Amino acid sequence: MTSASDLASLAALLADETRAAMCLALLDGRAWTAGELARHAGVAPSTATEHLHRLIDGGLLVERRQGRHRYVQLAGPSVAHLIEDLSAQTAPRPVAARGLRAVTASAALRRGRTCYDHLAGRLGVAVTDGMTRAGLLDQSGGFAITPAGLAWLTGTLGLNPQELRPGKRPLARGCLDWTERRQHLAGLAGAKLCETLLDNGWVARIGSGRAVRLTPSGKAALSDLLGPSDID
Amino acid sequence: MTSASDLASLAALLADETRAAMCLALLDGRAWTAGELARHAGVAPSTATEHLHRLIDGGLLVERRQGRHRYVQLAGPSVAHLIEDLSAQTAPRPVAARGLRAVTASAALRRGRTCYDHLAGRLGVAVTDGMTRAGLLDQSGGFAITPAGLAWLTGTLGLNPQELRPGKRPLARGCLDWTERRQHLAGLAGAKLCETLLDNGWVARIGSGRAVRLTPSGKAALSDLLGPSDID
DNA sequence: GCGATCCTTCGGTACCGGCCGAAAGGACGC
DNA sequence: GCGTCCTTTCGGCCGGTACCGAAGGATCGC
Repeated sequence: MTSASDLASLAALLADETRAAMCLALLDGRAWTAGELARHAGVAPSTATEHLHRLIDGGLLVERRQGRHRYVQLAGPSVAHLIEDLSAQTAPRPVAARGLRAVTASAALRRGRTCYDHLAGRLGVAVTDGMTRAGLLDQSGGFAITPAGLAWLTGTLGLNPQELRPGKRPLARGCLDWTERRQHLAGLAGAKLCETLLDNGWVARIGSGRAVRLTPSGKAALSDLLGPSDID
Repeated sequence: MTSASDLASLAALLADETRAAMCLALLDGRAWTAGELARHAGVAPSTATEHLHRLIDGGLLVERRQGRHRYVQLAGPSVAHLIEDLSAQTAPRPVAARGLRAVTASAALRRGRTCYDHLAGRLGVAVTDGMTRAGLLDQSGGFAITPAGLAWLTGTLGLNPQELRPGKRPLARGCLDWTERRQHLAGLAGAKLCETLLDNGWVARIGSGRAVRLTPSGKAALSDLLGPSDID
C-alpha cells in the first residue's frame, strides 16, 4: 500500500510556505523567472532553486530555459485546479490588509481576477450567474454548458467549435471561488471565454498581476448579451 | 499574504505518510477507532494519537467519543473529494501486488468499491456510462444530471425529491477514478444512488473494506434499467 | 473492586528539510 | 575578452517533527 507515500509526497510539495507562495503566484497562469519567484516569496535565489527543483520533479511545474533565464509555469489546468481546490478548503480568513495600497489591491482582486486561465472573483461569479439565468449554463443538476450555451459560445461569441471539443479537459467545470465561496465557470469553455473577453477589450488586466476589471464597453456588451446585472 | 501559510498548513496535514495512510483508509466513509488506524498505519498508539490530533485540529477529521473508544471520520464530502483529487493527481503506478491474497483483493477493488459515499471502480464507471447512454446524465457539456435523470432517480428508483435538493453539496459531480482514469458520478445523486443500490441488495459489500460487488439481482436490475452493458 | 482494554501525556532521540552565504557556472551586451 | 546579471552547487547551521516506550487516566466486563 504505497499509494499513501505517493499522496504524502505530493502533499509535501505544497506543505512548505515558500513553495505554497510560489504556486499561488503561478496561479496567474503566466511563466515566472526563478528570481522573480525568489523575491516574491522572500527567500534567497539559492533557496528558490532548490524549491523549484522539487516542484518540477514532482510534476507540478514545467520549466522553459531561455538564455540566462529559467521560466517556470504550472504544469497544466489540473494542477491549477488542485491548488485552487486546496485553497478553497482553507478556512475563510478575515482580510486584515494593512495600508491603503494593500487594501485597494485586495479589493481589486476580490472584484475580478483570473484564476489560471479563466475569470474569478465577483466578475467571474457574475458572468457565471448571468449565463445560468440566460439558460446557457445548467447549475441545477450539476455543472454543464447547455446546448443553447454551446450555440451562444460558437455563434454569438464566435468561438471556434473545434477548440471547444472536450478532450482530456472537460468543457465546463465549476471552480470554487475562494473569495466569493461560489462556483464560477472553469474548464475549456471558461478559458476560451476569458480569452475572448480579453481579446475584445471587454475585460482588461490591471497592472501586471492577476487583477482584472470590466471595461465600459465590456459592461455594455455583457449586459447586452446576458441581460442587466450588477457587475461593477 | 498569509494565504500561502494556510495552504501550506493544510497540505502539511497530508504530507506525512502515516497521516496519508489514515486518510486513505477513512475514504471508505466509515468511522475508525484510533487503535484500528494505528495498526493500519503501522505505528504505536501514542503516535497515532498525535496524528489524529493534528488532523482534527486541521478540520479534516471529526471525532466522536464513545466509551473507551474514540471514533474518527472524515469531516465531510468536500474533504473526501479533496483527498481523491490529490490521489488522482499522483502518477499512475504499476500495481505490483505480491501474493495471491493481495492480487485478488486489489482486483476486487478495481472491479468495484465505494469512494467515501458513492460507487467507484469499474462498477462506478459502468453505471455512470450507462446513465449517460440512457440520457440521464450529460457529460458532453460538463457533468450534470439531466431532467430525465432527475425523473429517473425520483420516479423509477423512488428516491425522495426532498433529499435531492442541492444545498451546500452539488447534485452531481464528476469524481476522477484513480484506477479507471475516468469520471464517475459523485455528489448528492451519487451518494443516494449508492445507498439505494446497497439497500436493494443490488450491490453488496465484500468483507469489511471498501470493495463491493454487483449481485446477480443487481446485474439483472441494472441491465433492465440502463440497458445491456458489460458490467461484471 | 479488579484486571483488561483503549487511549493519552510526557520525556527523549534521531532525522529530515529549509535556510543562508560563498563561490562557481552560463549567457548577454559591449 | 570582460563586466554584469541570472542561476546553480555546496557546506553548514538549525528548527520542527515523527517516532517510541513507559507511565497514567478512563472505561468496560465481571
